[in-house]
Amino acid sequence: MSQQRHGSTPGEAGGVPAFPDLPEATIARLPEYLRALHHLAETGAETVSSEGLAAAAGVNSAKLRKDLSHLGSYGTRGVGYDVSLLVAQIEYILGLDENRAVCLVGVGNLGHALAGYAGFASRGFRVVALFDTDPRKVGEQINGLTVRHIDDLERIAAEESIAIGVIATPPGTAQTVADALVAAGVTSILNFAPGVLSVPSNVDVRKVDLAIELQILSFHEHRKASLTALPGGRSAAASPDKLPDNQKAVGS
Amino acid sequence: MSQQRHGSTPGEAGGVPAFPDLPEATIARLPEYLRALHHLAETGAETVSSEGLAAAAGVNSAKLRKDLSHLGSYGTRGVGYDVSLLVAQIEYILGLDENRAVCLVGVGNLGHALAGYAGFASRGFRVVALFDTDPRKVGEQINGLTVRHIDDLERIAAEESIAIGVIATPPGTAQTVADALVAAGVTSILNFAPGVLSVPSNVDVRKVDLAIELQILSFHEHRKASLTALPGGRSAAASPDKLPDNQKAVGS
DNA sequence: CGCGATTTGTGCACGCCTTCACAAGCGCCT
DNA sequence: AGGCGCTTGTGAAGGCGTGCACAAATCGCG
Repeated sequence: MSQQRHGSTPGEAGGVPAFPDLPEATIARLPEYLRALHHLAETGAETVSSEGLAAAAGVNSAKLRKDLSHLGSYGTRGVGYDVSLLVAQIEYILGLDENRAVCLVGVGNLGHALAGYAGFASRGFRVVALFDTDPRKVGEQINGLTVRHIDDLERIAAEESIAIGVIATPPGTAQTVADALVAAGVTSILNFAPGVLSVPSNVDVRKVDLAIELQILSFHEHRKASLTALPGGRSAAASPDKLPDNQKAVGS
Repeated sequence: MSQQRHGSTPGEAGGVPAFPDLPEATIARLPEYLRALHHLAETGAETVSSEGLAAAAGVNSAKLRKDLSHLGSYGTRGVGYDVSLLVAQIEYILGLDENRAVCLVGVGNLGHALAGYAGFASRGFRVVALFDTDPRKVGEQINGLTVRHIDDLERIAAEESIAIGVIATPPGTAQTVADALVAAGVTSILNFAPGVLSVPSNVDVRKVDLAIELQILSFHEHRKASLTALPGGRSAAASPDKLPDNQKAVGS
């Protein structure tokens, strides 16, 4: 190891490193940097400049430098960043060196696909348990795992030290499942079911709603269409007929 | 006052709305409001207060009011918002009244699930075409649709007026597919493949990376673990009440 | 008809994030 | 050894988004 001293080096001896409190925006980008770095490492690059890494990650180079500066000084002026060192540092910060155990609840259409998603295993996670309530699905084998009944969640979560749960159930049962996960000691939830979950404040929830993503794109389609329809003038087609008649026209 | 100024185009003469340019953050929340409103409509509510709708959507009520004020004045002071009117207005803004056609490229593990995802159809989108390059998958029937070869993309996209494409291929082929989509006239892309896509500036891309979501959760697990290990850190004080915490949604 | 209760719409201040611009530091070449 | 070019790390400024607090507006009721 090098004799370099950094505040939160993985190998820091003598107690817990002071955990840097990074801006949320930075945290959300670290995984993207990590993926780009892995790609660079495969191509044999040993160092990379902020400009190069920023391009690979699709961000501004100044932003990247500021993000990385929050982790500490891991670059060399005039040279760039050491790829493997930076990989190790980011993986440490993200806690990926622990190969975290994940459980998945809801083995329906989407859950089935997630259970077999290779991207999880290759990026630091082990899907160790599948749950469902449907008796016809319990017992099914998926990707080497047996689907269990959700009543076994608490026991298995404790056995396997599961801290992260993924919800892929229909919307109606998502809250019930979330409560069960929390009761089983899960403190991070990734929710694919539409709707808002209520959880204790010490539990983190991230939501992925596929339809919402499409709706946001749809908005931009609508916007683009209304712009190209008549540049500079009033749009020909776009007229919100849904409005009540007394509000339709502006009475000026 | 029957003649009320229509808020969506303040100061604009002629009565036709130039497209209101909403803050991105607002746009990202509109779909959540819409979902909550649909839920309210099913329960028979005709009006809803900003407080009530905000709770259902998991946001601050002041934020909700400000968001809606960007669309215009669709509430009544002392009463609240008319549910069906607000639904119509948000659907119009998001362009959902056009029941947009969507195509999906990559019928692998994840793509297969997306093709059958009921949430798309029920929220304003029609999946009208599936594509893949694998000859063994071409011709397969999924959910009433036949998987076509990607060479047919350009023709079918034109026939069906497809403006939105979903990429669910392995990372290596995502850029090629994106290029093909752009060439076929698609101007909005939802990308499930890890990595950065480069597209012309008139094309919108949204990315959903499932592993990144887990990695962000992993960071918070790591942080929480290091806090509880520290003596001085605020212990995870049992806060039994479930607050409608701000649930971080994926997105930019 | 007027008053009080209720709820919207918004001005304002604050904090986070982004971006620019540049000084400081490092290696290489002469 | 010294200078030169390259790259990082960061101070400062500007923009965006959030949340508070309150005036304006509307309804119901006596």
